[in-house]
Amino acid sequence: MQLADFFDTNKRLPTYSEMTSLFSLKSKNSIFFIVKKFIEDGFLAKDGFGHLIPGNIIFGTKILGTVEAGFPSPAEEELADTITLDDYLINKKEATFILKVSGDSMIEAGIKPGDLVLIEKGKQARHGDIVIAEVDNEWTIKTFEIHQGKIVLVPANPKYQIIRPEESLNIAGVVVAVIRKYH
Amino acid sequence: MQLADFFDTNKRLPTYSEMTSLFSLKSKNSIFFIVKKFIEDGFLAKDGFGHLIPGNIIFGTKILGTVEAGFPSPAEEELADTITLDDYLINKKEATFILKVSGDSMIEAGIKPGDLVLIEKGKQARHGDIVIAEVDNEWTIKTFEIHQGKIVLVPANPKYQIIRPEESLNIAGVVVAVIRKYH
DNA sequence: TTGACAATAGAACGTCCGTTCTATTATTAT
DNA sequence: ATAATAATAGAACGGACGTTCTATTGTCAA
Repeated sequence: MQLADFFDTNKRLPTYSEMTSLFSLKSKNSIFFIVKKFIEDGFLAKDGFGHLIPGNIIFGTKILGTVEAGFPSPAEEELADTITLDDYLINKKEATFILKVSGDSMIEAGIKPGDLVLIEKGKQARHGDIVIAEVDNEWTIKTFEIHQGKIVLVPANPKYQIIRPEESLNIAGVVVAVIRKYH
Repeated sequence: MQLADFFDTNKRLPTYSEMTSLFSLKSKNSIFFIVKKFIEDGFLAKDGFGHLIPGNIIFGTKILGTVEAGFPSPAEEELADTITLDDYLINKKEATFILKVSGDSMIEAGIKPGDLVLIEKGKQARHGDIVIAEVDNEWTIKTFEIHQGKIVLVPANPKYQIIRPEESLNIAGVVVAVIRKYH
């Protein structure tokens, strides 16, 4: 759609004048009604002070149903919700960063070498969380567990050993999401 | 940062007047210089027609190094690149949608039940791609392979059998990314 | 205390934005 | 063909926006 394309490339919404080109019209008044329509349809919205902002449909990606449990037909697509991946995955933007996994120590947790992990700094690690931890001056990704009151770092791969940190244990952050991109 | 926060909540950049509140200043002129500074620092930018647009730092999430191969220190963080997940993962926004995986047929490919998969419709499937396919009126996620000129759908789980479609094979799309969110 | 310099405030201004009003052109029904 | 209605164009307008200019305040050195 024209507006989504413009927003993707320009990182802002077009002005009414610019929309005349986008929609091949010659009057801003025509745009006025088109914008009205788009607001009704959820493509656009107005914030508290009358400024035009993109609706969710402009930003987001469709979420459909569940595979292997009946699949949404094209007709049902209309009902689909939309989200942005960033909004969905990131809670505290300032404290979040991305790391590429290089080892296979978490392979059985479905984290493969080359995968990206989203880390949230400063988050309190709880039993079962996957964390980035510093042990002996090396950073590793492991499952954070507490056995009899003691912290242990458990790899998800029988090839590797459970780490029982004696003293200095530095948790860089908690893994809040895993992302794998193909190609 | 103030601008990122404003953009996150309002989905647009603040006006100069609004920035006076954001930065606790009383003159738009002061903002003028602050904006100048932000443009130099990459937080903001101006497009071809002088409109203020957010720089990558406002949108994006930091990409740091590789875990288990030396870990970026806080000092190095400055060098980090930033991206938005949407831009990174989605090529053709119009043709992309998200599906939740419910079975464990791709478990050995690191795709677990509950994971989200990003599907690109209409993309040509190639040998080795993971695809969403319709077989016998059911949709499944499988690896797309070609053996001796014939298409076969291979699960990544020994519990399941290889599917050799006789006639109607409908490929809904190719999996371009996998996303797993914790909690 | 005074002077120099930077930072902030305040006022002024031209431009463009979104809106409204009126005029023109298409479209459809009768 | 004519009238009625909808869609688009065009002109006009108030307001807000980003910018610039000038005034004031704060900070530091001598």
